[in-house]
Amino acid sequence: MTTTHSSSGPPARTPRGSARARLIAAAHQEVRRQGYAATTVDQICTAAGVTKGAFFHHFESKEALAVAAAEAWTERARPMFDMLPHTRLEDPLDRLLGHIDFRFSLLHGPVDGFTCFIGTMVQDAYATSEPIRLACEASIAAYCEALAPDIEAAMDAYGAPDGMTALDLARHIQSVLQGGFVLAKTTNDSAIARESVAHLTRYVRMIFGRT
Amino acid sequence: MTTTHSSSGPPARTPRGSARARLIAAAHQEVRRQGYAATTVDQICTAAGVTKGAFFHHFESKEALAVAAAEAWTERARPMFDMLPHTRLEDPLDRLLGHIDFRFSLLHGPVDGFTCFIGTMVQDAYATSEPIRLACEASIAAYCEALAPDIEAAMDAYGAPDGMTALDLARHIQSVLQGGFVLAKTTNDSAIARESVAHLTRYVRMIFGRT
DNA sequence: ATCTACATACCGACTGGTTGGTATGGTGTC
DNA sequence: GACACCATACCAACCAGTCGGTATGTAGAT
Repeated sequence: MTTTHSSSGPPARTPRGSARARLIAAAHQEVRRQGYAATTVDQICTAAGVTKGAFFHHFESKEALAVAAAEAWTERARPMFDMLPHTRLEDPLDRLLGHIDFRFSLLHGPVDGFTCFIGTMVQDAYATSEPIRLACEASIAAYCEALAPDIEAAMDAYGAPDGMTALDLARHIQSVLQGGFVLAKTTNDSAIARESVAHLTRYVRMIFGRT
Repeated sequence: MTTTHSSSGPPARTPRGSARARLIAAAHQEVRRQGYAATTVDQICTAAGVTKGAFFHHFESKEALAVAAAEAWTERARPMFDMLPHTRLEDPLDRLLGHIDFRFSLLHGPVDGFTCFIGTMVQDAYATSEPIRLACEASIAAYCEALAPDIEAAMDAYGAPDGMTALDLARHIQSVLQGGFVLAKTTNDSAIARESVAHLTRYVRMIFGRT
């Protein structure tokens, strides 16, 4: 309710000009819960509190919204790499472990609350929509590239197994997270994802010789 | 047209009594490519070479087929644990590493060829169908429980970090595989999944002190 | 062996509801 | 009053599921 209403004002009019952002946020929410194909345009509109007219004014198609939402998701993740306290630590390995700890700390509460929009969407869209797949690929790549510098620095400082690269390990971290999301969906519980990330933490510590 | 045809007989009639199995196999194929929601009953029927009449003769609903297909998938995986050469090895750690190597060896060729029916389906059905979610949970649990005895034996023989359990590690292995499938879908390439499993192999070796 | 009675397996046109997308009209802002 | 922004009404395509019917097998009585 943004406007004054004495009794239960019906439609709770949304501020003009915010429809695009609201639609993207609604897409994140709905797609994370149901996947891309199962989410209808009407559902997204209802969740966003706008009508179809607004939807197709801002986006050419459902697919176009998906691509825009993927880009927005990447932007949403950016603060993880420069705004959080652990990013100020001196030691690159501390920064890396701090990042994983942070991801671990997110794995609580209902499953819809921590799963990945990109990972969910790519599962049922990669074969049917190349634009969506490419947007998802770009988003994952951006995450891994943001993680790589600290890994690289840790490798320089502490050494690393032969044949391992920074991007390699970054992708493995992402892989464990995505796998944890999938398993959490099977049990409808976050514990199984935390377990897996705990193994990941142990692995990273062992690689760099930190007990 | 069930009768004899001289030139290119069109529909290639399927043997009577095989419809149920064909439908399940078709569901595995189609759902792995597109997810559950995006796959239509007609698509499954076409892929199976039967009609809708046959579909609803054997299954009460699309959801019922999904549950049956999940159970069939579990059965399909069973030979992995008792028919393969590495399962005859003496050392439990060798059996475990052999299993992971085997999973690694499957990660080649087109993405649809190696991804997991269960992991794909649970992503867009866990919130909308409790029966499907439960069937997926059971399938994953069965896999982990089949893997656990060798891990347990390896822990007894070689020791293991405090607080780690066999089921724990089994679930982590499954998690890395599922995560690899997701990442492979973003790049539409199997390499990224192999990378991640290579990290997993290194982790398991490090845990049990085998260099 | 043949006939009757019934069960199982399958076919494909049809239906009521849903979907992504469109056409058109209204409303606030510069 | 022009233009971006959004609402409402609508449509053709598509969807899961239904239904009347056919084809094939089979068990028992004669």
